[in-house]
Amino acid sequence: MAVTMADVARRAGTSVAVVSYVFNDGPRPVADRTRERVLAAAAELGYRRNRVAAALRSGSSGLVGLVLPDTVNPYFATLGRRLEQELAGAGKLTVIANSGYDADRQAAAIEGFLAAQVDGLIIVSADGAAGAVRAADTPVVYVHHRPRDSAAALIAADNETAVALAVAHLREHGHGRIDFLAGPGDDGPVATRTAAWRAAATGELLRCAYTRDAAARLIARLAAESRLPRALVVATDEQAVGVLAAAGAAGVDLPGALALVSCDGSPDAAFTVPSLTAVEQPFGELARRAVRRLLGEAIPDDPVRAHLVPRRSCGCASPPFAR
Amino acid sequence: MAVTMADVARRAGTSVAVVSYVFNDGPRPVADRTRERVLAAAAELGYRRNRVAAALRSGSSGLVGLVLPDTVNPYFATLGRRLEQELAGAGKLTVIANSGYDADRQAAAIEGFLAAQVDGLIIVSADGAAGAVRAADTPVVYVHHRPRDSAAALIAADNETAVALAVAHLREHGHGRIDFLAGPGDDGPVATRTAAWRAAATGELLRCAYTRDAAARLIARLAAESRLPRALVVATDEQAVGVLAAAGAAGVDLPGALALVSCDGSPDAAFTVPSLTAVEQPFGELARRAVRRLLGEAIPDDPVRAHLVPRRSCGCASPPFAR
DNA sequence: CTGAAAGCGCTTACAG
DNA sequence: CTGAAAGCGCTTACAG
Repeated sequence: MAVTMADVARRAGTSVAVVSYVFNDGPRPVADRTRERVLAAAAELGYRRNRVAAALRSGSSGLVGLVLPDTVNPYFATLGRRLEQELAGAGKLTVIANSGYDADRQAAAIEGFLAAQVDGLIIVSADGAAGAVRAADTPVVYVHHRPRDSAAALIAADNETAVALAVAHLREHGHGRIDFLAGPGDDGPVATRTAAWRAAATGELLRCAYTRDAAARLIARLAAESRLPRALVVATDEQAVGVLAAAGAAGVDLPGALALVSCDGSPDAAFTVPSLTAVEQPFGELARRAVRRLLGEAIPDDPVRAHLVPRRSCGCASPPFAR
Repeated sequence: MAVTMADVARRAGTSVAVVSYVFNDGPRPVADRTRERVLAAAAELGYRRNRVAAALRSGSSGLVGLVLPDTVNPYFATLGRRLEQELAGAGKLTVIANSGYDADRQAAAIEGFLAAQVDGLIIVSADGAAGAVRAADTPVVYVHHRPRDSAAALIAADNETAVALAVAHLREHGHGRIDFLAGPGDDGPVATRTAAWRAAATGELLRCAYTRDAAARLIARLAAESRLPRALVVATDEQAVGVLAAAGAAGVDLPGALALVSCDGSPDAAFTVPSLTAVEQPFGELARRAVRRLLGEAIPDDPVRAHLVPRRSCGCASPPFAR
């Protein structure tokens, strides 16, 4: 049997109420000597608080549910790790689920989280896997994308500026026509990126699914048909990695024949061949704001700025690997 | 206020016991007509089971704690997603934490999981972040690596065979001397891989931390000194990606001047430049066995076989990206 | 097949 | 500053 507060109280010669006051640091004060006796007794018995019992009584489980489309995708993985760390800092445990870009799986995950009495929900939703959460008492924060029918908070980076920076940088490299590789549809944050490209540049709009493989197949086909872009902004790193893979396999000279800038800046970008110039999403600030908002704090109104990290794929020099 | 079993019972004209029997499908039988009334009442009221209360009473939280060194590393991310999916299939929610390769953070995460009354613990531990878990009643499964002082179950791939396959493949490409890039110390599964290389090949043993950056710096230095290996087996994909990045930046011809085989086979390998030949860890089977073992099932004794996936970095032809 | 009731281990108003 | 006791929402032996 596990050690309970009653065991600790007995050994310390006090009541369970006082033991609870000690471990919660309230809501009633405890005399220093009593506190020490309680702490000593707890240590001797190897007491560990049962947070399930505390959750039932207090209404707070200490759990936060995090839904990500795919935890293997470096973009979502980076965001997820930052969120987990912020939540841990706030004393919350992170319950995670992969939605697989699927609305039904996302809904099932959220249902499970709510049954587990999570204190909040952070939903990193890709296009499509939408549908607002039905949860009166549980705070919800969307990151990256929010379904149309939801009134919950949304934390997102400044996608307009991100694309404008990418276009401007390729222009500085002397490119007049700048193409754009978007997602399959016109939904979510990539739609914003696409619109920002339309406003800033003239060129062809390419489309493919948000996977490395889809992008690689597209580029392999264009290379075979000698219809490759000269300068290309790619909506996501995942697609950009596919572009690089196919270009590399086809022997295309980057950045000479094809100059590339991507829009996520996941940790992959520094280690591709050639290294990938990207407008880097402010992952840390996004995570910080999402968690603060979830916990009911006020957060700044201004969108989170992304900044461009120049590497080799655009035509800049790659920073050397420090010895 | 949330809807409770008492509300459902009242509306269905029965007792909370019967409502519980219906939702748990036991332990007592319920007449079909009664069951239907209960289900109808629950649907009308929008009832959602409170698993915290169920956990307190039944002793099972439905939560499993998963500790990973770093959820952004594609190797751990791939393993983590498979584990999460297996656990979801078994009706468990996954609580996740990053240990950051740090023993204290790992211990803190485990302590938090135990306080949350997890039904089990899956610990994917890297070298160093060890220390056995003190948890009498909670089943523990280690994946990849188990601390010396632990008697818990370990699920790992057949690392000897993995390296033997890599060495044999480079030999088929005509390489006599085959070097090996290991981790900084001689601990954990990479120690097994290193020993397997020693047994199978003659060459130089290189070492660096398990990061892309460390591997890239090492290769940049060796390239500058014209001391690059001709054929190299790399212990992990993370390091191999760093090797490719530095080789690419230095203009080294792969596989002509340097032939490479890695030992993880994370999803990255198919999209590097050149594509990365790797002995692929059986992620799915590892996850399946880990979860089955955690839930108390018997699992096969034989180590899980890895197999080699030939791509361009060893000298084979890269499979084309399907159009 | 159904129901009344105890109890899981906490937290917290309330009384002292 | 401390303690006795109610109660969070379930599950489950037990009685019928």
